[in-house]
Amino acid sequence: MSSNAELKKAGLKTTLPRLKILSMLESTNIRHMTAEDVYKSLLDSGEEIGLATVYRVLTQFENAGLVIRHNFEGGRSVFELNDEGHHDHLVCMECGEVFEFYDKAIEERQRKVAEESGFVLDNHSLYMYGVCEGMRNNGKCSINKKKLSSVLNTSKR
Amino acid sequence: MSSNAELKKAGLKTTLPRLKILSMLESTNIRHMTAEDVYKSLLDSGEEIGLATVYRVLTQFENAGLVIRHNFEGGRSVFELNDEGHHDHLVCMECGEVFEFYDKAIEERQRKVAEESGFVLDNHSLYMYGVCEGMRNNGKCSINKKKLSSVLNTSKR
DNA sequence: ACGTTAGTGACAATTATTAGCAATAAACAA
DNA sequence: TTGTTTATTGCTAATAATTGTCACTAACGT
Repeated sequence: MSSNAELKKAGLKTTLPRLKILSMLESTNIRHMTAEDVYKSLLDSGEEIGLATVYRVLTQFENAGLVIRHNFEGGRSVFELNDEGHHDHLVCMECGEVFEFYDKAIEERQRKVAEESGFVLDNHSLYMYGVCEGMRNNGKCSINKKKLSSVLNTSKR
Repeated sequence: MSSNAELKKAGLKTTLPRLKILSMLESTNIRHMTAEDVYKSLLDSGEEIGLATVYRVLTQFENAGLVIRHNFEGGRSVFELNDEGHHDHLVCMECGEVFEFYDKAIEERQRKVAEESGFVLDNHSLYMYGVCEGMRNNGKCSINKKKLSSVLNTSKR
């Protein structure tokens, strides 16, 4: 489906900034980006879109279900295209790499727990933090270093 | 164990602010508080401790393992005394109430997933968001309204 | 093409949190 | 105890991320 059609389906007027942001998210190979990452990435490809607009559009996309917002450790929001089905995340605290996984048993138990507690679930997030194999073995990760800034904590706490 | 002894064990010099904060956390019936909640709670009981100190001390407590920091939806950090064992959280998005639970099966699957991915786990967080029974049935929650401000999103997004 | 209305860009404002630094209070030895 | 050393505190200013404001502009329906 074209980005244009996706916007329509999401109930959003198709404007240039929205199209640019959506198609960038769809074509990049970096799955998890902060608003600023998105902003800079667009700048790099010559698109001048205001940072405030990026924030606004990402929030609209979130409400429309086009992207998912994550709050990994460190506070700032990280966005991911909502294209595949639901999945959880393993974050490497050394290199910032994010592995995605889906575990049926976990999902089922979650549903069960919510039900038993009388909750009607809206959504949930499972984040696991650790150190990946590459970083443990030879201190280098196979993945694009660009990922680093986005996901890892920026403060030096 | 006295708060004093706990601080010692954690390798922290026993100072008045640290004692006040720790014993407040131990005696309050509000398990999840932001730094500002802690600050205000102390003010209410007549203790004048600077907000910056509260932030610093909470971070020290986190590093020492005395408290756990959570990043629920909405961005700001929420702190909880690390007295019971590990548990996960169910957050009601209407009233802000937080239910805690522990599910052995989920924990085991998590360990398994990490292992299979070559990760050495440091910690993990599972947050489930929904609407609790009370809020669904009669729009009122059994719990102290004071919890509201702490946990719920402050922005009106 | 034209007007209406929603969307955008630039920048100011807010919010949460951290940094800097002079004043103070713990710890510990004399 | 008292003095001395060094970590800690309390202000206040600074920063970082995000949102609000508002005049200008671009979509969409006619």
